[in-house]
Amino acid sequence: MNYQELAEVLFPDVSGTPADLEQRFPERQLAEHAVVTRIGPSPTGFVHLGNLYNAVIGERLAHQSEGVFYLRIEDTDEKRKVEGAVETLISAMNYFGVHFDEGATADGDSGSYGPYRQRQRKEIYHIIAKYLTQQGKTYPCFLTAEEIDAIREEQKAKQENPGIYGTYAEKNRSLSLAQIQENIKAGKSWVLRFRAEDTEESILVNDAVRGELKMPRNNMDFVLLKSDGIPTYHFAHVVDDHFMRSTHVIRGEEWISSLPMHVELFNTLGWNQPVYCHTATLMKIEDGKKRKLSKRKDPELALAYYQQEGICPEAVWEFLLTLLNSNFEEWRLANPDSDYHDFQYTIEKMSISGALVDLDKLRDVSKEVLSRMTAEKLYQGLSAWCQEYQTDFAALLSKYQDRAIKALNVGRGGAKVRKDLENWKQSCQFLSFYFDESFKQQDAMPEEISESDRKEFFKAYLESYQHSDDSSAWFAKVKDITEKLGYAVKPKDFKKHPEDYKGSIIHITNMIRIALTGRANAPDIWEVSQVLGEEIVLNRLKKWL
RNA sequence: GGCCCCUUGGUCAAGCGGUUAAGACUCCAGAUUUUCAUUCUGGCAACAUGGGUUCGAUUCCCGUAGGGGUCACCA
Repeated sequence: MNYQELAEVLFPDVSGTPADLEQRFPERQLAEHAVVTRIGPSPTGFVHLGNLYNAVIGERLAHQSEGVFYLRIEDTDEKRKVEGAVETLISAMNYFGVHFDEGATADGDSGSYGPYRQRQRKEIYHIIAKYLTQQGKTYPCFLTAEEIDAIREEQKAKQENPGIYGTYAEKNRSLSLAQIQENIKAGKSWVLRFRAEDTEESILVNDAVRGELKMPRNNMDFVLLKSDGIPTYHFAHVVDDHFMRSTHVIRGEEWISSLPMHVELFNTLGWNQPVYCHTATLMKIEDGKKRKLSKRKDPELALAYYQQEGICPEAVWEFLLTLLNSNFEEWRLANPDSDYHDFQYTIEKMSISGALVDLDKLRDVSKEVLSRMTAEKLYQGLSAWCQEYQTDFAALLSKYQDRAIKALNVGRGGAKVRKDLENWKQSCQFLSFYFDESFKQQDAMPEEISESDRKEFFKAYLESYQHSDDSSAWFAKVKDITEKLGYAVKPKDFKKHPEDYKGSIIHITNMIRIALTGRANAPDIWEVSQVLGEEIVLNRLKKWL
C-alpha cells in the first residue's frame, strides 16, 4: 500500500502540514512554571458541580502561576448539542467566579490559539489525520454498525475483549487502494481508524495526583475521525491540547482508562505529553452506600441548584476547595480574613478518592463566608439574587435600602459576628420581619403570661419607651416593669424559685420580641428596634394593648 | 467478564515504620447569652480483611473483599 496515495484519496483537499500548524500556534512565551490548562465541557446545556470542580482546579493552577486558563467547547457529538448551552455555561462559570483568559465566548472566540469550538477545527484535525495516514498509521474502515455489533457478539461468545483489533481489524486494514476508492465511489461511509500495534506491552503513565499508573499499551484500532469527518474525543484532545499548548490536562477519572490511546497518539506524533491530573468523582450517599451523583436523582449535581438556593458563589468555591485540597480548612482557620484567592493550591494535596457532597458542610462553610462579609456586600449579593429569584423581596430591598443594610448589619459590628445567614434564600426569610409588607405573626405569645399581664406590660412599656434610649437604658426600663409585674428579673432566680414569681424576664423579652418581629427567635430587641424606627416599633406594640 | 482506580470515625480529612491516630462538619451533653444565631467546654465515633517484610506496621509488598470507572462513529 502506498500511504501517500491513500492520504490523497482520503484527504484530497487537505494541503496543510503539521509544520504549518506548529508555526500557526507557536509555543507560548510564559514563565517557566506557568500552567496552561482548560476546561473542555460538552455543550449539553447541563452544567454540573463536576464542571465547576475541575474548573476551580484549573483556574487556581493557571492563575497562581501566571499561566493561562481557557475554555474549549467539546462539541464533537452532534446529538448532545443543545442550543444556547455555551452561553449558559459561560454565565454559570462567571457567576461562580471562574473567569477565562481566552477561549470560546458567547458569540465567538478570544485568543490566538482558536478556534475554540472543536467543530470549527475540522481543518486542523484533518491535517494531522492526513499526516498520520501518510505515515501509515491509519486506515479507512467501512464496517457498518451491524457488522460491528456482530463482531461484538462473537467476542462476547468467545469471552474475548470487545473492540476492533487484531484479526477483527484485518478485513479493513488489508483493503487495497483500489477497493478503498471503489467503496468511496460507491458512497459507503467510513471512519478513520488508528492502526494499532498488536501488543501485550505495558506502559507507565504519570498522573500528577495518583503517581505512576501501569496500563496495558493500546492495541485497539480506535476511531480518529467519525464518518462525518469530525474527530472523536481522543483525537481532538491530543491535537487540541498540543496546539493550544496546554501544560496540564485536568479531567475526571473516567478518562483514566482511555489514557493508553492518548499516550499512543502523543508518541506516534512525537509530541510531549501534558501533565495529567485525573480528579475524583463526586459522590453521594444513599442507603448507607456511596454512589456517583446522578443527574436524574440529585438536584445538587446541577450548578443551577446552588444558584436557585441562593448559596453564594464564594461559599461554593470554599466548599469545593475544602473537598479538593486537604489543607484548605487549616489555612482558612489560620487566615480568617484572607481572600480565598490567596490560598496556594497544590496538586500534591489533592484528594483522589471520591468525595461525598455534604450539604451540611456546605451550609457551615456558607455561614462562615457570609459572616465575613460587610453589610453592604451582603446587600448587593442578596439584591442581585432576589432580582432573579424573588422579585417581590427585591422590590422591598430597594425600597428600604437603608433599613435593609442596617438590618444586615445587626450584630455585625463587634468582634463576635452573628452567624444567622446561611444563603440568600434563607436570608430573605430571616429579614422579612423588618418590612411591614413581609412581616408575619409567626409565633404565638408565651403561655406563661396572662392576657391581663400582657396588656399591662405593653401599656407600661409604651409609656416609658424612649426611642433614643441606649441599650442599657432601654433594658433598665424593661427590668423595672418586669419586677413591678412580679416576674423574675434574673432568669436564675426564676430557675431556683419558680414558685416566687409569675414568670421570668425571659418570658417578658420573648413577648416583646414576638410583638416586634412576629417570631420567638430573632436578634437583639434593642438593635432591631433601632433598625425598624420609632414609628414601626410603636405600631407593632400597640396592637397588643 | 477483561483492564484500571480507590479504601482512616456517619461525612471531609491529617498521618507518610514507633503518635494517647490531629482537625473540620454532623449528632449529644454542659456553660455563656433577655430568645435565637454564635462562642466556649466536654462527649460519641475510624485505620475493610488475610498473609507477609520488619524489633515494630494505619504507614511498605502480595492476596481477598467492598466501592467506583471503563471497555462506542458519547464526551
